[in-house]
Amino acid sequence: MPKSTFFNLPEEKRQRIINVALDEFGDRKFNEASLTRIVERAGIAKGSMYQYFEDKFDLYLYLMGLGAETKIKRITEALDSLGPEADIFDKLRAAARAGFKMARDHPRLAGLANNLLQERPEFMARVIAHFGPLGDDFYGQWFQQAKELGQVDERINPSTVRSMFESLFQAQASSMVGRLTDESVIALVDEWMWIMEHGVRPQNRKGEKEVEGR
Amino acid sequence: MPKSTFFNLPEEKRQRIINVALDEFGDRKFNEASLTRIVERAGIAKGSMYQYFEDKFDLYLYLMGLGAETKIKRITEALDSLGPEADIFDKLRAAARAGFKMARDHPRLAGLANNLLQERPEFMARVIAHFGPLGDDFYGQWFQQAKELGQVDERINPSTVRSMFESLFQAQASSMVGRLTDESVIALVDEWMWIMEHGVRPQNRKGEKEVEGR
DNA sequence: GAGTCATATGACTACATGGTCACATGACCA
DNA sequence: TGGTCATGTGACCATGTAGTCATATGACTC
Repeated sequence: MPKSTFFNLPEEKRQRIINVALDEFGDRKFNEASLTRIVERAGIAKGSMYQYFEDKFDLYLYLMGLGAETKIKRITEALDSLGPEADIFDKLRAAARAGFKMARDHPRLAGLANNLLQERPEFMARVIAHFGPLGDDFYGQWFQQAKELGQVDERINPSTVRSMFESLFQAQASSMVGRLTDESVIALVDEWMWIMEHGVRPQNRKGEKEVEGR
Repeated sequence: MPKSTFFNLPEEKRQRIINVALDEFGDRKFNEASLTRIVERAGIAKGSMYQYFEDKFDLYLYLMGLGAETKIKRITEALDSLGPEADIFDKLRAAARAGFKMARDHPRLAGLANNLLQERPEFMARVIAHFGPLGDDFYGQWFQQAKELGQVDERINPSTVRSMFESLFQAQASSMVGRLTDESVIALVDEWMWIMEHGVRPQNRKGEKEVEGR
């Protein structure tokens, strides 16, 4: 947690520090980001940084908290506006699109989260631990529920399909970092979603093999 | 390219250096791997390393070459043993399984490749450039071909589905690093493949929505 | 034995990092 | 005016890195 000194700072200065730090952590991994560079670019002394934050990791967690807050808000809003008749595919599409828009509007926050996914598992675990049970098994529950509603093939394991979506969302995040504002990304997401929903093999066609007694 | 000195080395010493270097690069990213640590563990002087390789990157590329060689051999073998009636899903399954077995048998080489995928895009590009057109659009061609044979739904864009498989293969690679020798991974891959083939939504069921005039 | 040549060495350089600390500043109050 | 206290400062420390180079070794030849 930042020290109280940080919150006593004049708004302008605080924002400047946050911005510069986001620039740094937004496109470098934790170990490659440099505190020295941050204080130089923010125009403050090295020592001052340590009046505001415990250490580098503390600053990092603070920024990450800002990002998580924004992203959760965006996704929650997107889901709330869906209406009760939405099935799991509508939900996933909405979540993915919200993620995309968030990345478009706050590229550095998105970059921050994206870089976290590239860190070593131990580091990731350490970061996630600081945010408590916030990262619950959201999607796993969705799929479980959807399966009971008959929206998901009964032979599919909810945790398997959840891990697939996680991989895809992660990849989607990576692909966004470069080509933001490009609407082709959202089209790509929709295509991915279509494939996840219907599969690659043509349905009800001659070419189809018989598979495990279906 | 390693200097000729390296290849003049006694077999035992050369292997020792390769092994220690693989240990280092196999579970650390390029910038986090330490040459100092390597020479210490290999029991040679720092200067000697520079008799064998141009620099750190040269050593890295050499190891990466060994990995690529092995992996390509494994996958090629797996595909050759398939028989001509195999469709694209058989091919993908075979490639994924070959990748898994390769990771099981050479965990450090697999880790090396996996770490490359975690590097920054510019770095990746630089590495790939050194291997020439070796990383051709393999899968993209498969899907194009499969589409012409009616094995892939006609509305699907080959490059889209290719990028999905790439993401999944990448995720599969990450998940393997920890839990090797665990046969559950291969089962997971098969499940993923099934979902890609048939989709998550139940086919021919009441619950199904009508989608774009199918 | 002298000379040559590939190879081996590790102290060294130059640089970067995160973090510290003795001290300076300046606003506020008695 | 003198004292107190939050805040600001940057030289400095310990540690790490990749890479260099003058020197040493030891096998081989003449």
